[in-house]
Amino acid sequence: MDQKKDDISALLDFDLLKRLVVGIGEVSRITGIPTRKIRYWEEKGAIQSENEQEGSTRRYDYLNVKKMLLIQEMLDEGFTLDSAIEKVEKRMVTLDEAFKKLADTLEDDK
DNA sequence: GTTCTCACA
DNA sequence: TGTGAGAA
Repeated sequence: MDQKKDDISALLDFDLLKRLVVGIGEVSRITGIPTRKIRYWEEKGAIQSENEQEGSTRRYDYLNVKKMLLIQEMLDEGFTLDSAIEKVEKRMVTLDEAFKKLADTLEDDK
């Protein structure tokens, strides 16, 4: 009976995932991308760190980590950094819109 | 450990 | 496009 409601809750839990953040060191260790390059990409607008008020250490959520891996692959395939950023950005928008529609669908027949 | 900037390839 | 090095 509350199954659909649970499904919606599962979708909304993405907000929790978005808050799963790690420092630049961890990202570097996990992805194999040098910290220097991560900052460089951020400077070029590929990713946006969530600087919490205290301290100045960058923090990246899993979406940004995903972006980095995606961009890294595209660069290996011969894309320029700018085109890679552009394509990744579109993918994020497309995915976001799709999930919103999916959530709306579940809301409608609740 | 993290940050930044300047310079260099 | 990406790195090295120094300094904070």
